[in-house]
This record gives sequence, structure tokens and C-alpha cells, in this order.
Amino acid sequence: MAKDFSTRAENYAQWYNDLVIKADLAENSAVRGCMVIKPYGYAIWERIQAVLDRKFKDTGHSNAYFPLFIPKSFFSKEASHVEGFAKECAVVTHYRLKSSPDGKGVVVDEDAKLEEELIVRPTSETIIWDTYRNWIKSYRDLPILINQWANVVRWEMRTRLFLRTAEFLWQEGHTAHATMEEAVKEAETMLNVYADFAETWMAIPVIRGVKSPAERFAGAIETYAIEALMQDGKALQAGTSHFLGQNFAKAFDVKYLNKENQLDYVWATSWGVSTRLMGALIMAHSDDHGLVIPPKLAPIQVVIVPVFKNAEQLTLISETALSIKSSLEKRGISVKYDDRDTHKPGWKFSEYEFKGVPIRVIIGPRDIEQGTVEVARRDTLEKEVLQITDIDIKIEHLLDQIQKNLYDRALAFREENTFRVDNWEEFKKVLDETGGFLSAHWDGTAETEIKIKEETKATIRVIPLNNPRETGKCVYSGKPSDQRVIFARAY
RNA sequence: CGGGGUAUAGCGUAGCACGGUUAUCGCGCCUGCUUUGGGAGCAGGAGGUCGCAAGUUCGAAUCUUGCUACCCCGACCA
Repeated sequence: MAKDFSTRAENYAQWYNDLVIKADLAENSAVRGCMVIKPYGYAIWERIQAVLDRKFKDTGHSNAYFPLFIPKSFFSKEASHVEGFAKECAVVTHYRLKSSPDGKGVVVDEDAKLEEELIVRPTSETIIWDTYRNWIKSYRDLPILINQWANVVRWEMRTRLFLRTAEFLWQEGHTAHATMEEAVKEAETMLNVYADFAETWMAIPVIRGVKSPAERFAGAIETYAIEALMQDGKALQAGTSHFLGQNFAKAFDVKYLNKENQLDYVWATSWGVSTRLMGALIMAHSDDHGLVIPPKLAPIQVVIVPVFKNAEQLTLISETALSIKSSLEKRGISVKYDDRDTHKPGWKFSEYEFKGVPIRVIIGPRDIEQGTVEVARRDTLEKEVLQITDIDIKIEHLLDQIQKNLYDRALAFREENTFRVDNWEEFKKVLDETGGFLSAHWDGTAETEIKIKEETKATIRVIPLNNPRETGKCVYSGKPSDQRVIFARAY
């Protein structure tokens, strides 16, 4: 079945690309590095958005919107922040075009040069903190708990659909607090929101932890992250939550009067996930037959395909099909009944399999006679003939089972591909032969971290939360270490 | 930004070293008939500024120069 698209074993990167294109999720656009997200792909993103948005609101946040453009001067206010983003910013320098002197097309009107260049936001900390200054005067104004759904631009050298594009969609939360404790707690709360979303909805097990200083967000005191393992043994950062300390408050002069009538800087967090989650979703579960979408995020959870020879048969089948459809919809299940006569059943089977629809129900003349339907599940590709009685309940249970199976499968894969490594030769060997998460001792220095990266391309993905203390020797330097950290090659 | 490569129909391609009728083949698309429980078969048909621009030539997909875009490897990165 898997004709004209690569298998994972042949070429994982090609397999990923073929999948995104052929499952109709997204495609490259006429603009370098920017993708077009197609309706089916966008429908999945909308599901992700809807669930996360609910979770943000349930944890007390509100949505707002800040400008796409940021004055250049804002970027020089927080030193490490500008350092982190300066090399990948798109800059607006003019505000007008004019007809080309040679009559062919248009050119930039040099007379319309901006006094101050505008930066297309790579992230919104600066414009938001500049705004917060006016909003915060007293401890009574705190906390501020805001989220924004937006697009951002980071001018990447090399792009890949969903995993790294020059423009991408995301949400960014930006909060302001009266105390450090409260801000830290907020950063941790949001990390847990992300982790719960990844595990419960995306069926992707993640490791919660903090980043090493070298991997921290530009301007953060602490960066929390959830890290997932993909099927090719590479790690993917699925979400980050930053404790920003008072860095941005100081850079943008955001002070408030506390209960003791003293001026103090506020404490900040920011947190975000992007359309990169789509990449994680694809790579975590899909197989050589195409996409596999966890039921909880699938735009179409059940597809019903009729098999018929003529119009009379179709009429008869449709009656049964539509009644199943409506009984499923009453249970909140999204169903598509595909009765098009422009495509053959076999074609439809392949199509929905490729698009990762969790359950396919087939109804033909045979079933009408016998009061049955054929049910096929995407995760295991198993098919069984079921009595039509209580079919809605059976399918609802099956969806739950598929969701659980996908999570269990991904968890088992991660466990099989997590290795405790205690010497440098083994470290390199495991990395080259199987990849995966390497749990190893690290002496805690940036020098060692950089050396390891240079020699193996592996980085410290995460220092797990509640990491058990364990005395040992750094896998690279041999210096003493009191805990293991997770290394991997990453996306 | 350094090194290498590619550009021919919606997609994938042949032709190019050695210039010469109407640019090859497959998929997809359209029409008709037969089909329909795992990507149907047969017949007919539509679809091309050969990436762009200039040059050499009686004649350029093919040779020369310039430009542009994309891909791979580095560096950088969510």
C-alpha cells in the first residue's frame, strides 16, 4: 500500500515530509521557509488550540492581542534577549512602494523610510513588558495572567514543515507577579498544563524538567520544558515555560507599590507551544501506512464507507449509515459519512488510512442482510465484524482504547530507548547505533556540555524534575556529579 | 553565509557529452463503457513560455554568460 512514499526505515526525514504532503496537512508556499497549512492540518491545530485555550482559562488566564511589529529599540533593552534573537529577525524599513521607473512592477519608495525600523516579532516579551509598565502600579494590579494566540517570525536558515518554519503559529503566555514564589509556581503550573496536554490528548509521554543554563531561553532565569522522544530516536522539545525573574521588569522599568508602600520590580513568566506540536504528533505515532492521529485530537474520529453496486443499495445502506452517524454524534463523536460515488471503496480505505482517521466503519449489502458492520482501527490495522446493536457504545469504547494504546505504545518505545550510560565510549556507541534518551552523569559545567555537543551533536535535553540524587562521575570529564541528566540528539 | 548539486505538463521523469521533423514515459486530470468488501480495466482525449534574461547559430531543452529559485552537506536554530 505504501507506494510512492518512503518508509521510516528507508529514510525517516523523507517519510516525515511525504506524510505531511500526502496527508494534506501542509505544503511549502511561494514564500521561502513559510508553509501553507491546509484545511486538514489546520483542523488538527484548531483541536489543539481549543483544548489548550480551555486549560489556560481554567487556570485563570485571559486572551489578549499585541502588535505584530516591535520598535527596534525595544530589543536593546534586555541584553541576553536581543543576543538570542538578533540573528533571525525580519525587519521592516519602509512603508510604501511606488511604480518602477522602467514601468515593470513596483519598487520600494526610498522616500518612505521609517524613522525607526520595526521588527516582526520573533516573540513578544518586549512589546508586552513595555505595555505592562502602564498597567501595573500597585500590588492590587497583580497578578496579570495573559495569553496571546499569534504568529511569529524567526528567519531560520533551514526549514522543515511544522518542525521549523520561518513563520509559525503559537500561543505565548506572559504573566506578572508580586513575588518570586508566585512566578515560579506559575511557570511550574504551566509546564504541568503542557505535560498533561501532551500525555492525555496527544498520547505522547514527556519528561518534565529544566534546561541547562546553555539551553535556557534568552532572558530567562529558569527554563522548564517537556521533552518527547520521536520514533527515530531524536528528542523534540514540545513546550517550554520560563521563569524570567525580574529581568524584563528591570529592562522595561515595571515597578509596583507593595503592601508596605515600597516600590519593587514585578516577577515574570512566559510560556509557549507552537505548530511544532503538529510535528511531534506526526512523528510520535504515524507508521509506514501513513498518519496516525490520537482519537482525542482527530478532526474526523470515525469515517463510514458504504460499499454498493447501485443506487438502490446505496439508499438502503445510507439509512443504516446515517442512523449510526447520528447515534455517534449524540455521544460527541465526530463522524464523516463518505458516500461519494466518484471514488471506489478501496480508494477510500487507503485515503482515510493515510490520513490517520482512528476508526473506519464499512457497511455493504452483506452487512445489511446480517445486521453487522465491519470496524477497522487505524492504530493496529485490525478489522472485525460487529453486530450493529449498541454500535455507538462499542465505538466509543474503541476510541478510548485506541487513545490508550497509542500512549502505551509511545511510552513503551521511550522506555526501550532510554539508556543509562556510564562511560564515554558507550555514550557515543548508543547515540550512533540506536539514538534515544541517554541518562548520564554530567559535571554541571558548560564546557563539558559544549564539548559533548561538538563531538556527538547530543545536547542536554532536560534535567528531570524531582531528579533522584546519585553520586557518580561525569560521562565525559570523569569529574564528580550528583545526578543524571537526559542527553539526546534533538530536532 | 561557505562547499556541492538540480531546474522539462499538477507530480515524478527521458532527451542534453555530439544542436536538426510534431519534446519521451508513468501517475494524476477529462469523456465513454464495464466495474465497486483494499488505491479497477479498456478505449479515446486535454494539458508545455523546456526556471528567467541575454548571446552564439540557418536552427537551442541541448552550447556560452548572467540572474533566480530549490535541494543536500556544514555553521546557526524552537
